[in-house]
Amino acid sequence: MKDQDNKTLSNTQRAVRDLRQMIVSGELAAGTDHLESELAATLGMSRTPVREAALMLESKGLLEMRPRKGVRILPVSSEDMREIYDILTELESLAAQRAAEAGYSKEDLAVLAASIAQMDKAIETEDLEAWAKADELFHQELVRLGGNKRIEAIVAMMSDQVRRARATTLFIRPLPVKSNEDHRAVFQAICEGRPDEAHDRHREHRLQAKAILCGILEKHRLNSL
Amino acid sequence: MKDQDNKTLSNTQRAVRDLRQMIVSGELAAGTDHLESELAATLGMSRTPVREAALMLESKGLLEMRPRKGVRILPVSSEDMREIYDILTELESLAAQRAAEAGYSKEDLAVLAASIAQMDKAIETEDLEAWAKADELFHQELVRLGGNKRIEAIVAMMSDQVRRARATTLFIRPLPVKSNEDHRAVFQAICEGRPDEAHDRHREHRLQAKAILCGILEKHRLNSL
DNA sequence: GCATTCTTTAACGTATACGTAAAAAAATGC
DNA sequence: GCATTTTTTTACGTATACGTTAAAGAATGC
Repeated sequence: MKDQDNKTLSNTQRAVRDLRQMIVSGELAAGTDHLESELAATLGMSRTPVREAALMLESKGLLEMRPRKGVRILPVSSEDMREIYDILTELESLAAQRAAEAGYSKEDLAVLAASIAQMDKAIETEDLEAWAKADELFHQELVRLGGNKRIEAIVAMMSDQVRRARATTLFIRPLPVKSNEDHRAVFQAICEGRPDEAHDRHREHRLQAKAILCGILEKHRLNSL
Repeated sequence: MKDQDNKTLSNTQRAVRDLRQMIVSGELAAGTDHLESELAATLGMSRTPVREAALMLESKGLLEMRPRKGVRILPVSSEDMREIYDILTELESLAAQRAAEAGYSKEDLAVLAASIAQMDKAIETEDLEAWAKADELFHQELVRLGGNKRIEAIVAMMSDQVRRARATTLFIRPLPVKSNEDHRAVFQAICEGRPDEAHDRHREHRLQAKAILCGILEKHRLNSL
């Protein structure tokens, strides 16, 4: 079913998609090395498209190509986490502001509203996977509504880099009930066209997330996720 | 002389360096298409390293690979300019703030001071090339002092994307005498450890640059540089 | 003369081959 | 037994070959 569009995807594109998935899911563990020929065998193709894919994923900060050492899956330290959350804070807050300036209709904001509803439900049922998914959707959609394609791309890239670490901390941290209050406030501000409010609320939201996540990483000495 | 370090660079790396240079300098004009085989012939190597380099430059937003159409050098519209300056505004302002928080010594800030001196001189002699170079140095060094490697990389990427457009507007706009006052104010704030001041002054600086540049582009109908 | 189908061309995607150089293993000397 | 040199291995960087297929051009039918 999902193999259908494989027909139109080149091997290089499949390799990018599959390797990215294997990295963010942890199937290729952080810090591990993998020969190009191994990956090629795993993916059932020759080295050429694997190399091309690896170069692209290197540009996206997911791995590093080291001659004769193989492809290294980049681990994420708490310092990396700080860098990334600082960037997410600034760019997402701007997106929130711009979304509020855009004068979107209720229908335009349907996905954002849905992500909030999904998170409510996830918290009620204490389903952490669902919570993470709803959280991801909210942030992604918020950035999309911001209308800056490059911010979208950068935020997606940064999100990929921290996805593994976030997944880990998810089961350590307390149930994040506060998050959805923040989302709701940002949503309201966007609905009512209050850019500064949207900006500042989202900014606070991200600053808190940074503090919590980096706190957990440092407390548990998780310095290479 | 500059060929010495070629010895240690792979063809792929040379291709990245040379193609990037040819793009930002305008030698490969915006909007033009180039076959992989042509580029390979130009650079004196086979298609393989050229393809690898093109994929990396595609990730950096400098070109687009379109099957059978060749590699397309991406033009920059005034809308692109807005997107990019919005990102630069946020990330550089944060860098300025962090630099002010870091408590750097006079020596640490020598390069930043030098860039201001260079710009003074450039304005005095009305040397626009030198002005642009000093401007670039100030912003690059500021971001470096901010201490966030990812912001450094993103800002470098965005700067590359607008370099051609900036070079063009440089000869249309009035001599930017105000810029260095801003730089000096940011520098002072960093010296004296006033993060908010550094942040806000730099933010204003970038917002004005955005308005001026986008204004020129739209006024002159320059929508594809 | 125009639309349509067929043929031809050529650019790309990718497999493969191979030289090079780094790392590992083996051999040598002390 | 350890350090040093030599040999072997092997992973990579890159040239090359080739099938596929999209686009351009030619031929056909109306």
